[in-house]
Amino acid sequence: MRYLRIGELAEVTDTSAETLRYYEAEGLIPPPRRSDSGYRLYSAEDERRVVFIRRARAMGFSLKDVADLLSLQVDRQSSTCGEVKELAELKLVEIDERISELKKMQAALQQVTEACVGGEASALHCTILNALEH
Amino acid sequence: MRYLRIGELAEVTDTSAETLRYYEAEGLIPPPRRSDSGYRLYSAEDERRVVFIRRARAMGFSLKDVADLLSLQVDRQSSTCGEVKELAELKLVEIDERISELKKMQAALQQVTEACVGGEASALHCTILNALEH
DNA sequence: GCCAGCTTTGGAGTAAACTACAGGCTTTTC
DNA sequence: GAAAAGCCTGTAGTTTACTCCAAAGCTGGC
Repeated sequence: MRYLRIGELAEVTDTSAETLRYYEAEGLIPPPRRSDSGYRLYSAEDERRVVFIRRARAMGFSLKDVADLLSLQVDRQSSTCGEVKELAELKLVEIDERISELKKMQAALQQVTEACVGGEASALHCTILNALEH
Repeated sequence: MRYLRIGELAEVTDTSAETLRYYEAEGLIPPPRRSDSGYRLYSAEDERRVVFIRRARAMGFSLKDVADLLSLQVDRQSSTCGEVKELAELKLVEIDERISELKKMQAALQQVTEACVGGEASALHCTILNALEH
């Protein structure tokens, strides 16, 4: 099994070493194992976690949201199944809403770009706000 | 035509008066007309703008992104059509990416909630990270 | 006319999420 | 084996997007 040092993980996940240490301090990634000299050594699992965090962040989820999502786990021992499910369903609703908002925005943007090629016939004054109302 | 005072606009757009003044200071909404005594009076157009800003913010777009989107306008006088189109298409790509990321996350979350009802047959240990890789 | 509850400006304070040192080890490269 | 590059901890600074006063002027109801 290959382990990455902090700089390597930073590169593959397009973050910085400082940010990775920050995520660790905030409890978003578990403390990784260390080399004899104290260097952090990250596993592939750690990498997946960081990739997930970056993606979710890029979509505008807060680190708190991300922590919630990452903490969702169902296993046989878990007696908190209902709880987990409830949170997951809550987040699902949120995601649904986001997708539909994004689709509206997509349609509006498409209308704006189409107005661009419409030439003479195009809207006199087309903005994203106008395009948004159908 | 009905004009809203700052507190009224704050209420209908679920923001605060301070935030509205902040948006004005940052150039996200144009300076509204004023009453004789200097109170801000907002039009329906202003309201639409604020609603748009709040929606975009809730989806994780920065105020800078929002400003970019709001500045997209095509009209007959505009000689910058190509420019506008380019920016709009750039944002469209970004939105496409977001939608597909959200769909992946949605699928993963659904898998987590399904593991919940799966009983004995359910995954021994199901997390969103595991669910994400198919 | 008075009082509660707006609104004004200007400026300071805050929370989240990084980001950038400083001073000191470790590892790699030449 | 010495310089360069990478990593360590700890702390301080920055950016974004608000949020909260203070002091003073306006508005609406009784």
